[in-house]
Amino acid sequence: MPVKLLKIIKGRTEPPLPSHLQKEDLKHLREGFDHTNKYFKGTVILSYPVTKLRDGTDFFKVVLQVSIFYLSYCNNFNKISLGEEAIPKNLNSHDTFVVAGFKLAKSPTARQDGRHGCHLEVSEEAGSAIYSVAPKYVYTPLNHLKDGTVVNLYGIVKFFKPPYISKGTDFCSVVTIVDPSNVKLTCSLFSGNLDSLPKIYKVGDIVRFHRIKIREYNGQMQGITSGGFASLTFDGTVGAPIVPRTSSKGYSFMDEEHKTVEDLRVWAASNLSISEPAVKLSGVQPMLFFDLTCQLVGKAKVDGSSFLLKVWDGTKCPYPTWKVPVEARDLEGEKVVLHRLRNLTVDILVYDNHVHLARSLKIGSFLRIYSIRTKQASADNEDASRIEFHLHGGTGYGRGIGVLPESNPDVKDLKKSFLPNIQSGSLVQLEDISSCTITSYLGRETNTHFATTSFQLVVCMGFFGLFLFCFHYFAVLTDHQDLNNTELKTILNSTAPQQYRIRAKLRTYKPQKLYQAVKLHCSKCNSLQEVPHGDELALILQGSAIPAPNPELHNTSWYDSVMWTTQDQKQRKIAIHFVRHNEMLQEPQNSLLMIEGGTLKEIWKLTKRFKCVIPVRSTEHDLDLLDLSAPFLLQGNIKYYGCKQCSTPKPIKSLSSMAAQRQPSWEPAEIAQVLGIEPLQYVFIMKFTLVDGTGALDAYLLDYEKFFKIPASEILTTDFLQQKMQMIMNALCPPGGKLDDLPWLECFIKSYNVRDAMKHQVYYQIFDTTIAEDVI
DNA sequence: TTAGGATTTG
Repeated sequence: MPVKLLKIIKGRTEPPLPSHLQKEDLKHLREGFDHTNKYFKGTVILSYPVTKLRDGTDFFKVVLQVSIFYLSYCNNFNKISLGEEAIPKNLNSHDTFVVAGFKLAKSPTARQDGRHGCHLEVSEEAGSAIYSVAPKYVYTPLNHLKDGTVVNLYGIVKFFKPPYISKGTDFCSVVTIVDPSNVKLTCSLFSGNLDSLPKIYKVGDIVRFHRIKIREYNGQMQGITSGGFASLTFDGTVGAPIVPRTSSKGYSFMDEEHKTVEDLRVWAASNLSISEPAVKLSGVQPMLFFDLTCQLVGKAKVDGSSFLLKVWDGTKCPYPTWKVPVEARDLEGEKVVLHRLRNLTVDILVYDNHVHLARSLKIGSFLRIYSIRTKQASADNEDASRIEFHLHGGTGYGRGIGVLPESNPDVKDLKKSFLPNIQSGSLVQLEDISSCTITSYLGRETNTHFATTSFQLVVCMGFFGLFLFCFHYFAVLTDHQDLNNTELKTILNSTAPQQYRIRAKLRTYKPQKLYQAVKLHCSKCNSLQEVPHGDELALILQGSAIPAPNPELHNTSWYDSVMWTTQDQKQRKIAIHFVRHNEMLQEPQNSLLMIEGGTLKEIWKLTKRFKCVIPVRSTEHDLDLLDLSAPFLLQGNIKYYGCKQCSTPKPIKSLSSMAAQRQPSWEPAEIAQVLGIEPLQYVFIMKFTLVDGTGALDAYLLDYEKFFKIPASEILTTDFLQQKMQMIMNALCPPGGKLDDLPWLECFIKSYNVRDAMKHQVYYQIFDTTIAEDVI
């Protein structure tokens, strides 16, 4: 007789009970009446262990409080399941059951226990049915905890010790949580089963504890596991998928609890400082405690109290690292992988209580090792610059080792950083190329349809200090192949406007600091402006927070709103409006949200999870964009600005038409158009001083992406692109190079006149020219 | 029972 799960939603059961069933009234309960189509609903106040009747049938008795009477049923209880577990394990006081199609019998114990004179007999043969009603849990805020109670809690993890073997018989995990009441609770959680302790991976995770016992200890409340303790753990990142991590099979998790988790995430994001950037091996320093997310490549026993873990995280430690001497036969791991990654792996020596867990780890598994200590090798060591990694004994500060599942987002990130190292079939050979080589090219065959090559540089670039790419650079003319080269002297002596093909060297360029080359350009009015600095932006956003969010504008037909107040002294009000499409909220990575009162940091965090973020402010009747000094849209790393002169901003509700589309693309250009914004484009503005032995001229470059093949919009936030651009400029104009050493390059320039009342001047601009990059 | 957060000293 399987137990069916029911939920009570707005007073009705879901799914509905079969229509032939009618609720029975206690006063109608009579022996001899037909109760086949009747049901009772009651809560468990007592349950007895399973016993065998004389005929061998398993017998199990539960007391339900309806009014008060017995329920007992005879059955082979192994056939009864609640989820995958048998009922007796899952029965908790206050669980609610619906019992239908029972037989009535006289209760033999009514006289002693004072309960109802009848009991119900439930059995498969009688066609009975049992429904378990998902309980409506009540969650106690952490500032309302009382000694000696058993409660249900939600909290944000402020501190935790990953499970370790206690000195008693169980695993232990110590977890400190906090909630919006700003009260902390430290919980000691024990279980003989590692899997039933909460699966916390980082500070900031959100936990839900059911049936945790509260006790007072040293004048403070503490939580401790009690019978029936169960937990769910969630990623604490705003907007991340809400997927409970748990070993419980039959847990309940309703829609309103989704909201609880999201609300806690939002509260934590603005009230707790828990998102310290993760340290990678490339960022370690001597004398540091840090948590490392990594993959286990090898392991070896060292001695009785220490154990070696060889791990990597896809980045290279900037210091030479110590190698723990172990016998080759003691080292477990794939020999080929250990060899390939030998310059990327680090040795971590773990001690004492961590040895047992370390020994059981599987090669290839993903780990987070908490509170590793780096240490400079001791002074009497021959090579004092080497850095050592220790996981000392004890569990202070959460020291320990946790295994991460492959689904963990940090593991996914880790794998991305592995790719360049793993996918190259020629990794080992490339690794041995001694240094960067730059060879000038003289006789390359010219392809008249594609490019005229003036020079070729082969540049080898270290990637993760190990992986090498080879690039060619050449200035390429993309059109006008019919033009012949013109000497600069001739151009300087000619009238404008005209177009030329030239062969010249780049003597110098401005600005030398390449980030200064990035500007915002309005293609409508041709104006240029500086890209606002982060500090400026922070100030603008602070100003926008002055009008508090207007609750009348919340939860409209096309967006859902949440609002909260920060707990700091400023008591700042923040509202987020999640835009729906087709009446549905989309996946975070596809969706657009609007935020009021957020700081730059908060907005930036949201852009990590959501496709588009629009900062807005409340007016009396509508949400509006901020002043156009602020970006009208943030997407990924890019802040999109509008031209103050050419834009006519419209109210935010203009976006509702886009939201109504079947699959809105949320393209910045389309959003700009709908909002009446003339978008500014990121451009590189540079001045090239070109020479060819007959003369010198300054030519301007105005480039969105075509010349460098680098989007100007992305360079300010992408280190790799900055390095790439610097490398291109170093190739075109090597620092410290003599004129004779400079490469020739070919490009197109056009001359144009600029006249005002006082003077007339001819300017030159580079056009239709591209730097070609060829990976070999 | 265990731990009760608050770095090892190799």
